[in-house]
Amino acid sequence: MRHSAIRKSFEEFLRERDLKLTPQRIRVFERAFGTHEHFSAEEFYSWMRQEDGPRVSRATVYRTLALLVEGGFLECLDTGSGETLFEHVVGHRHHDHLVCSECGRIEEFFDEEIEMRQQAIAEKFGFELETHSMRLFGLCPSCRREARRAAAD
Amino acid sequence: MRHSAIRKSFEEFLRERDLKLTPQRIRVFERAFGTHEHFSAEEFYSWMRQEDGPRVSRATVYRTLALLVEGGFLECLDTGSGETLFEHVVGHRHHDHLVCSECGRIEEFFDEEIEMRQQAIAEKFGFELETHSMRLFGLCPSCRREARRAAAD
DNA sequence: ATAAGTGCAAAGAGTTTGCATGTTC
DNA sequence: GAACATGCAAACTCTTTGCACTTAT
Repeated sequence: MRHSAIRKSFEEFLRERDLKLTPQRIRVFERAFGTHEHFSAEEFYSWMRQEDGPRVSRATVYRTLALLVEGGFLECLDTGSGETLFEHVVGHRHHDHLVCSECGRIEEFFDEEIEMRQQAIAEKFGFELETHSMRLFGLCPSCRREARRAAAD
Repeated sequence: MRHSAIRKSFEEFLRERDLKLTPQRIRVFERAFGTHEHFSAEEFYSWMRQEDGPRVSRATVYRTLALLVEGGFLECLDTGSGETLFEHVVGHRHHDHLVCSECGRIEEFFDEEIEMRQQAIAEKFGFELETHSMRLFGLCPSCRREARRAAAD
């Protein structure tokens, strides 16, 4: 989906729910879709303070990010570090994450076979599968090298 | 592994690290292995207050649960609700979780094929896989029935 | 004796909320 | 102008920490 189409569907989403299109919501939306990074709410708020544009308070950042998740524009990705990370999902294919347990680096991957087995498992238990979260934790290539170097001393 | 053997390995673990076997640690250990439930630290602390035994403070609950995780006796399972859940893992085969997004009910499963693909994916990215967390979210059988009933009205 | 453990209360993250004020539709 | 949104600061939840005191080894 192109950016303009996503933006349209965001405006549509607001209209459907009788929510208003405010400068703050526009800015949060645009910024969230203007990055390919994963970000935390606090990080996002710091971008709001540093960059130009309509002032957006911390409360509005939290409220708007939650709204975007509800609307299915963003997804939460929780790395186990206490803070929730967000990433945009509309216009992107579903994927899961590899997280470096040392430096936090994140890689994305998708595996058709795993997706199918997940569906089969949910069915076996009588669950209606909605979403899933899969994170693989381990040492990324550079942290492995680092670890080997340290071990050699 | 039998309970007594796990208890022995816990005592061994403490000895190795020059940690002391205190009444608090014994009580936390026994209680954690005396349940098959998943529990949060706060929940666990409330058990400590309600049930009989040596007094254990909130700080000690947090410290000791973390210690048990380090020792590989417990594992964290983070359901995305903000609080960390624990479950004992020694004497239990590795498994992943199906979580009901409505009532929070948790089912455990294990899939050899998925485990193998995870390993393969990590290798493809040059990661040294340490652990993973996979949670499937959806409606459990009884919440599905509930939802259907509500929709029928 | 000594190193480690405990409880307490205070501090810290990250996140949510009540309320008065401001804005969109 | 009515309903909704925002900013602010205070509140909240979960978790961690500094410190004086206690205990296992």
